[in-house]
Amino acid sequence: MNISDAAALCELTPKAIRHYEDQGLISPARSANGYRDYRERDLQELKFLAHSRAMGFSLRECSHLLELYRNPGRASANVKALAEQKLQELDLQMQKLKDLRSSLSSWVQHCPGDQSPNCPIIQQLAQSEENP
Amino acid sequence: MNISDAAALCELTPKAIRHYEDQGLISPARSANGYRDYRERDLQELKFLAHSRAMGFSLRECSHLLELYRNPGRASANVKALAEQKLQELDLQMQKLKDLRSSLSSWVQHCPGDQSPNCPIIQQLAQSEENP
DNA sequence: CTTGACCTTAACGTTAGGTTAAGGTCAAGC
DNA sequence: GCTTGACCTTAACCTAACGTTAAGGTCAAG
Repeated sequence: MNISDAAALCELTPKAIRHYEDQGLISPARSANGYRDYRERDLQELKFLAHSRAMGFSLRECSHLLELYRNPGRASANVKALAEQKLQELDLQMQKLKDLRSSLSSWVQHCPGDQSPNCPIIQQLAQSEENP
Repeated sequence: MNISDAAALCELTPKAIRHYEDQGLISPARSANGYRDYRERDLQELKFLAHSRAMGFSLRECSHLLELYRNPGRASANVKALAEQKLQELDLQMQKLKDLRSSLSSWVQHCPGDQSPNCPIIQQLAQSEENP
């Protein structure tokens, strides 16, 4: 199977697939004409990668996950460790977003949003944070 | 004031400040020796930028905000519009993170985390999403 | 006069691909 | 046989927001 069809099947782009190959994650066979030739196993791995990326794992982490996926002798503990770490990262990111949202939201609520220059948002951003 | 002191005062790095200058956001005076010389007004603007960046605005958005900050004839409506758009982006990001977290968390809970290869996380990532 | 700490610009590295660009391959239609 | 369009190939530059060397000038202290 050529790269475009593989991409469509796995909900990736050809460029993304080539990138994964550049990074050493997958290396499909080549047809006589030099075209990449994706087999069933390649497609499974590409889908695995697509799902892993969609879950927020970095390419490096995906590489690690793929290694575990390929290894029938893997220990689920290793997989779980990666997932738990990602979970913590997600929690951290969410907390930061929450805090930002909270501040920004309150500033927006106090902004008149009219033609006057007086704006609490600008004032807050300009503030020199002189709190002990 | 030289760049390192300005950076320390504004809680930025010298490189970040130079980057903002490269992008046309600020352009401090130069001393006779060619060193950048930050005055009071520059410092205020750098602090404004630092706070804007910390609130999640992109450099392009910060540039826009800085323009409004500098303009005494600004309309708060313009500031509010930018802030509300950012607010929506934050909400979108949070929703995505929530969804990811939710899935991943449930997978983690069902993973034995032992030496056996059997792992629901791997299985989920490998799954071909055959739901109608 | 040296030394260390600072400054300058230039240029490459990072993440995960997207976007041209230049050129080879292949199946279809004439 | 030949053109045409759709596909494939690699190479190389673009994105964001800086961090990190690298090579060299400046300055105050000893």
